[in-house]
Amino acid sequence: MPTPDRTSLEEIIQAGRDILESDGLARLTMQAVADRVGVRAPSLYKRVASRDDLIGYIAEATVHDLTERLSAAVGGSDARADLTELARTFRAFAHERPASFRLIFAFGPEASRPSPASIVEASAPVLRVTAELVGPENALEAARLVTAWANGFVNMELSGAFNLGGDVNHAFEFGIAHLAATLGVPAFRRAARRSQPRRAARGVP
Amino acid sequence: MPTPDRTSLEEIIQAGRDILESDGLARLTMQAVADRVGVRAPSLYKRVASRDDLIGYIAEATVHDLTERLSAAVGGSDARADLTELARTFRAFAHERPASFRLIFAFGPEASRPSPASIVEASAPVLRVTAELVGPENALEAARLVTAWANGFVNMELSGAFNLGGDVNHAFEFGIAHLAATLGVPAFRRAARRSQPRRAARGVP
DNA sequence: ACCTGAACACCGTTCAAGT
DNA sequence: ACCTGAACACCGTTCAAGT
Repeated sequence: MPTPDRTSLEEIIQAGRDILESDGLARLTMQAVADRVGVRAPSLYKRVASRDDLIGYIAEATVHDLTERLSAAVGGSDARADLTELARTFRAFAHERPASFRLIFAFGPEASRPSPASIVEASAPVLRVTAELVGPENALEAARLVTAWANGFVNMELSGAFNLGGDVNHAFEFGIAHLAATLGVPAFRRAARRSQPRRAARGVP
Repeated sequence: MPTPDRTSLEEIIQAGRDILESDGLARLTMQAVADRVGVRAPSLYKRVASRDDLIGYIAEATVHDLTERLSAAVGGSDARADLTELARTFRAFAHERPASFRLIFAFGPEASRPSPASIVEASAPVLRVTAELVGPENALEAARLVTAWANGFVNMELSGAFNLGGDVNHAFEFGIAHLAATLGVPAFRRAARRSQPRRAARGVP
């Protein structure tokens, strides 16, 4: 005699996302999720294989949201402006949902990670823009340069690693301006062609 | 009547570092550490305040080692070569001790994080080099650009986020070459001065 | 002054028994 | 077919009792 469903996978994932953002990953316990959806903890195992599996679902959903935001951010006629907008959108997303964002590039066990396929999807917009900037033969390398920088910047920002003062927003704009400017110019040739004298160091601020 | 010490803080930290690298953070339990140093788990609390505190010591020791490596990597006469060497040294360190490396920029609880002072120390070498390249007024922003990129690159690499194929080593060299080339040239002016026609996109590889 | 066994609260997870 | 109480193994941590 079947009993009617008292919850669903979607509801469990949403409860997990809410708890994650409000209380942090450590407080995302099966008990807390069960309380929120109104069942006992063991019942969750009818819909997720494990806590790591649930975290994997949350990571996957987060990557999906990020992909939507990034896709909506591009499409202008200026590839450099698009790249800048992609970076700002990426950062804004991380600021809005820091705990979820961390999950995307977190290490944890295999089951807790987003699928490679979803990561591929998320990188499509930046690949399109870098292909425009540097041509398809270097699009992947350029996308990795920009993505690594954006990811590292936001990660350091969120973990409080930028503690030398200075304006972090300004540092972000400095970064994206330089990246947008340098892409499309072969690095080695330009470095060789440079004629400006190097400025002398006057100490570290 | 005092009993002779059966272990020490140094031994506990070293045991923690060994377990972390060989078995991962999840297996770094107080029990595992206690077994390795030859005491019972409760005895560890005479020397560390908590597991997070122990992780904090490990993170601190790792930052210290990284600082030594980075400091030894610079000092040539060419600032661009120094910057490249710093990035490669940073990446090599992360590859050698990935689990410890992650700890440096990990999020976790306050007690488990390395001290701000140690992070400041670790960034001294890159600040020295960027000051040479862009002058002291932009040294901090330039250091943040390079550090964010290097950190993000290695993080994505270690977490398996680079799954679109391509040569990851080549992408790293592409990145550092572009960063070394662009620093020292005001981004906005150069972008405005550019005369090269933009290449057309021919699809995403 | 350090070390230990015992205990506590809290996890993730399993499973037989209910409906 | 889903849900539950009870139980298990395993955590971090505390503390009174030993030496």
